[in-house]
Amino acid sequence: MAKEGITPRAKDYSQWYLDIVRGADLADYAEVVRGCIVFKPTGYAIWEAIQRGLDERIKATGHVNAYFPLLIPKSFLMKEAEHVEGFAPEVAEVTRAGGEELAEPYVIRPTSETIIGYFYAKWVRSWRDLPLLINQWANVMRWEMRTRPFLRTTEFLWQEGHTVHADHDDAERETLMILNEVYADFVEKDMALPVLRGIKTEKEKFAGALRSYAIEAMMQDGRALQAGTSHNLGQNFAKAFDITYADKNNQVQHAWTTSWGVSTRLIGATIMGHSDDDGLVLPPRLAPIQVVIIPIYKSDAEKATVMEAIDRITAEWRGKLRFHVDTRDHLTPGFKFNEWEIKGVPLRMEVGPKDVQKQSVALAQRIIFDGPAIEGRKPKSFVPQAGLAEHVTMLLEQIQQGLYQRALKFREEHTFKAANYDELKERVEKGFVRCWWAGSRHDEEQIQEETKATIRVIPNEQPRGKGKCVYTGKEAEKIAVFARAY
RNA sequence: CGGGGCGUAGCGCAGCCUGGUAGCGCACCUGCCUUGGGCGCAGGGGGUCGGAGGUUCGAAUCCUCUCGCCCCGACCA
Repeated sequence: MAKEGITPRAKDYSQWYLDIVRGADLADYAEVVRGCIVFKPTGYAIWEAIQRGLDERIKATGHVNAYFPLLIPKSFLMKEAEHVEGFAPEVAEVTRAGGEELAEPYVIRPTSETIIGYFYAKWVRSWRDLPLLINQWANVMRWEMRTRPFLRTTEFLWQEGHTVHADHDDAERETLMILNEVYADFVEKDMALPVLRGIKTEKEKFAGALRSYAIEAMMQDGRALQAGTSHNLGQNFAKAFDITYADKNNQVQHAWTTSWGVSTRLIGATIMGHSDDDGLVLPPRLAPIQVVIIPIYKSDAEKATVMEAIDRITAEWRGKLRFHVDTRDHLTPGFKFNEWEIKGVPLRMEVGPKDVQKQSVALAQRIIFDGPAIEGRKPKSFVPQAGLAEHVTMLLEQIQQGLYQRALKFREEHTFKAANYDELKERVEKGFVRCWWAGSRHDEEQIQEETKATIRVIPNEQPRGKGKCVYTGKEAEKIAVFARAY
């Protein structure tokens, strides 16, 4: 039974998603600016948690943060042929400033390879300057046709890493390291969503890249969502922007660059990946509030003793757990239970007069994994106040793991094999389809036309041997994963 | 950008066909009452009916234009 105001997932997945976003108060439509949203405090807090988890990993792998201008001279965009073609249709331009027409328009960055390339050309002189490993946290703008909160907005927030290397292998190493040790590690551990790691086909790769890699997560309707990409840009941008260095033999060489990014789309992935008909479900590691505490009382005297107990219990929580005490007096406990469930707080603690007396508290999980809720309600457990911080920490970790396992199971149950095109067409409606692939870019376009599905990745992990291509029937060496994508 | 739907109070909607001084539920405010699963009762506040123009004595309602949102496609982090 869905919560009031939330369309059931099974009935209308899109509307369900929008209901979750609205119900949990994550965002507001910025109706005065096309395709933009306001990240409301709870939605932004999720982004901050994502930033923390990623920034930590980005720095742990040797990168530093910097910041480059929002505006890019339009001519910069034109320097890399494929890049222009890929991004020109969706850039916004600034043509007037200071009350005058500009001699050369600026574009609002849709991504920063070009302007960063310009500066890297000035900074890189010698092999001793390499690798250059910089990340930036920024906003970008892309005039997309159709937008939806977090998943695709005109302006969005992201991080974009831009690195320079001496040779192909070092750039390739960086690209794969970011995909595995930064992105996949973060999404699987902190967001609790399993991902497929692999390489993109020619059709799907980044405009201007030599090769693109990606991690792909499955949403609860069986569609794929690209959770992060990492590009080996080869020497394309180095040549366009003249990023050169003197090697050990004093020979001038073009450098090799990479770029990689994840965006506020990850907020959407988290929502879509875990939530249910009762509202938002957040993995504890990303939840702005991990434990909400509801005091229960009938009189001022009771309130005083209950609040005193809460203060005593939470005194040792500071710095360890993110918690919130809901002291609103005009709302009943039942109302608060429902509200915090819609908002996705992983754990609720109730403290009432009986608990004070028994030195206990009542705990209720937002989501349980071992059986159905009792009469639509989450079962509560009564636990002693002694050692509560450890118990709560353990429960949160259990929930984190439980969410990952549940998502993994869902993905496995919605991943199919296809030996021929008919099977592919039928099964890709329901989830991921793994099949042998030896087709061309044109074949892939044809399949997209007919099925709306694309190759999300050629997974890194491949079975031994060869097979028959699902489309052309030719001998194939690789398995591809097809899916409809967000 | 193509197809479809919709803009009326913070939210969800009725009213429009057949023009006549704008309504319902929830939320909000005040008081009393209540508080371990969406309390109750009473009183109250809140609207240039998305915007502009037109028809008319009179427009939420009819006509034209326009802006925006949602859904489905094509494009994408």
